[in-house]
Amino acid sequence: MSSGNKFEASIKCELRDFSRSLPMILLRTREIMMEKFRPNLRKYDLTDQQWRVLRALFDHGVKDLGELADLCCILKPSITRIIRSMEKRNLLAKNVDVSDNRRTIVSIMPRGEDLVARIGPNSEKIYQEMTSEFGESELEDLYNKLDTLAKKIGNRAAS
Amino acid sequence: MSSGNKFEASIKCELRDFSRSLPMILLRTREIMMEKFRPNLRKYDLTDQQWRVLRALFDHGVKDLGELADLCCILKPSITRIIRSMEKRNLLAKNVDVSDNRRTIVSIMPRGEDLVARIGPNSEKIYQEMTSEFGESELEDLYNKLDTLAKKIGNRAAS
DNA sequence: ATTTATTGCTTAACATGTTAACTAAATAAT
DNA sequence: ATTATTTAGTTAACATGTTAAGCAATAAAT
Repeated sequence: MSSGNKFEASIKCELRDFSRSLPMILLRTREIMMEKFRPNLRKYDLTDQQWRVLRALFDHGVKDLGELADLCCILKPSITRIIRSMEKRNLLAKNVDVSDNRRTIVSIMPRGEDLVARIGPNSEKIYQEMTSEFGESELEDLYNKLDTLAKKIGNRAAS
Repeated sequence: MSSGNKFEASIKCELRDFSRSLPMILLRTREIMMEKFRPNLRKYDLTDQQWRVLRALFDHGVKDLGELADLCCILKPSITRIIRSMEKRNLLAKNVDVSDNRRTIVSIMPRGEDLVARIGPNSEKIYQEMTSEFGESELEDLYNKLDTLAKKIGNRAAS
């Protein structure tokens, strides 16, 4: 195992324990939360990402592919595939933007709205349980701090 | 677009705006942070996950596959593939546990330690920049709250 | 001891993440 | 107007996420 040489030791003590880093706890926390929501999604054959797309369309109405990708934190090549498969299931519809033929406009279809109506209330219930467990104001506070952090970091030039 | 029927409206107002949900902000924040670290990893042909594995081995010494998966938040089928490819690059080594032949024990190799030595200090620098931007105590606070949340939610029965 | 779980890991199949290269449409520059 | 650049989206190739099924070694039950 570690040979215990001086070099390695000096590196080691300079590095923060990776499992205590913020990116790691963000990942862990999200995973633990999503574990609670997933059964509800899988019952209707939806992946996490497909659910995000449905919710985004439901909340924000018609969107083009790029906006959808940004809103849902999904890269464009993935959005392409996801939208294609959801279109086949008649959950949503694709149309070219008449004022800019490069753009693809996506809108939710009745079958998609149906899924939101079936899944949404249950997801909301689970969210409420978490809220009452952790405290409404604590969750608000957490959300706001993360939002602030994301904005501060996001607005800086890449290092 | 939305047909504006009563049913849809009633569902809509019961659902929290998905982009303000905690799972979403956790994802966004993590992505924004990782954007800063990735160039440093890609320079040495490491994915996020491969870096996590290296760091885990470097911090915690020898581990079996299951522990590694848990530590790194990676599912076992993925760990299998990741370890296999990293073994081919001589970043780590696999051995069967003599006291339990089901277990596979993984240890970091000199080439792997080398990568940690090259990448680690730069990553730490980036992390420090974020810390000084956002505040050390704020980050601590954030970490602790997320940790508490994860533990509270994680210890409850699945809903 | 033999059978019966259980555990640790792998494989397979498909969805998504990630990067680079590519196409077509729209803009900008000349 | 023509060319050059930029933008929106796609494709390809490979890595990882995710679920279910499978296998071999161990532990538990009888």
